[in-house]
Amino acid sequence: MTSPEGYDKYAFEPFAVTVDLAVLTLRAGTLQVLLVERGQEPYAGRWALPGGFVLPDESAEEAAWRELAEETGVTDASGLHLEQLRTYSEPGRDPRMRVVTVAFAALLPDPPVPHGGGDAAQAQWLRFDAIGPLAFDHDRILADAHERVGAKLEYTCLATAFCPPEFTLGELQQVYETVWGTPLDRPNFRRKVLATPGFVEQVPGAARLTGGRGKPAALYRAGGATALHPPLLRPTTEGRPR
Amino acid sequence: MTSPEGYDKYAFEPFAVTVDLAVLTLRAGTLQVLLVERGQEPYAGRWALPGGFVLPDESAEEAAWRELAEETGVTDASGLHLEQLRTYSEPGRDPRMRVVTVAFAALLPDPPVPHGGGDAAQAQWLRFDAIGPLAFDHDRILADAHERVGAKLEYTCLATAFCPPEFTLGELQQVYETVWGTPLDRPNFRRKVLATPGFVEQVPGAARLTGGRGKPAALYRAGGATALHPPLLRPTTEGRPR
DNA sequence: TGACTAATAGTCATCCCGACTATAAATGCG
DNA sequence: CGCATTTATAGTCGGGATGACTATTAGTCA
Repeated sequence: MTSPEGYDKYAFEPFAVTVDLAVLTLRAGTLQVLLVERGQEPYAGRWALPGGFVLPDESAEEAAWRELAEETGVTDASGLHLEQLRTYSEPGRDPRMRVVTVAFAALLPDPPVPHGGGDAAQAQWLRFDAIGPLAFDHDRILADAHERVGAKLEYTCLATAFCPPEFTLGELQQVYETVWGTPLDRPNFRRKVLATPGFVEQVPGAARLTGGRGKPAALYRAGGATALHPPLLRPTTEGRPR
Repeated sequence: MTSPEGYDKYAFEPFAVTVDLAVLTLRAGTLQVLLVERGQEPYAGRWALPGGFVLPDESAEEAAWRELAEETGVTDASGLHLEQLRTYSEPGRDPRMRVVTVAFAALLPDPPVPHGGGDAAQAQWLRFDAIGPLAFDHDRILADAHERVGAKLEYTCLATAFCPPEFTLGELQQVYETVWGTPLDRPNFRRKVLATPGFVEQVPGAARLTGGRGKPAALYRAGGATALHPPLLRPTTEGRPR
């Protein structure tokens, strides 16, 4: 055992600790990811998740918020959802040195700040389904983030984190359909959402919105609930793995 | 931004990286946790989760398996469940130095190896509900582990990880009741478990087991399924937080 | 004005689940 | 020996959630 009991300061190998962010949003009906292009080896020219070192006086969570702000330009942490995913620590994941990374998943509503707050490599939004191999083990991190978000849509009210402050039920449904990659029945979705107390609440001013064709939809905002009981399960793919 | 782009080896602060284990089991109908008593400051005399440094050539997962083996004496990783919980990185969590810990939750079937494989501080099983304040932030880690395990019982077949290779449905139900702290209706539990394909399969040899009174129960072993559809939800505590 | 589109309302059968009652098979005490 | 006790297993019943549909309303666009 490498005991943490009475360790002296040099009984261990120091590691570099970083955070990596899987920032997801919905744009034009597609799931998109914030990526930066690497300028140097290794993986020069490849896309990578934004991230950076954890500073000596901050936690991984603080580092993640800081990176998110720097990368997207968002300043109000208000509505945003940022959640720790897991930690990746395989010895060979960065060929240069031993780097342990704490990965986070972040969700933004549609028109997020144009990205690039004035930093090194410009961050860009890329379609989730058209992403080549990423640098390092970022493919796996991104896949884990997608799986996690998809799962949390089932039993939490997380979907509203993808929506602007006021949204229609159609937009909310699009979140589910896009993340899960499955069409949902509209009346049933509506019934389910409205039957869950605290999921959404209607904007009182009889407000409505219509960008295109069709009957104008009522506007809703996120309610106070965070959990979903009973859950809103994905269309059963029969023995879906976990 | 603290860019990982072209970092040189000393552009960052090195951290110590450890693993901490929340090892849970069911003994005598109670949830128990494997703890070690600290012999030195800080928190001398307090109980703490077992753990240790991640070695230079291993991942956090490998370190966790190694520690688990050292602490409990288990050698066959076969049926065991070990799962990464999350990473705790608050700057002040260890007063001596900057330590980032990757926490794991482990589940063992009832009579786990007597603990103490021949190591420093003897590890001991303590009742989950009779645990005073632990060292460091281990109270929080343990609470997170408990919450995670409770949640995963709902939508995975994880419960069998607490059971020996062959078990009765009554024992399986005890797992749920003990972890959740709620009594369940026996016929309904039975119906639900048996209706889920791949959750359990009956041991063919008409085997039976009876330690005490009552009608002997049929024996089952874990099936191949890992997910539970639809889930087996906890008795609704109305707006249970997440 | 008349397609077309999207939102909303409502129906209906099925399945799941909580609450219960009933029966079977063992132990152990008087 | 017989009966109370204990635990496992079987089955019933009603309500609620859900999937699959149909119908109606309220807009836009040509």
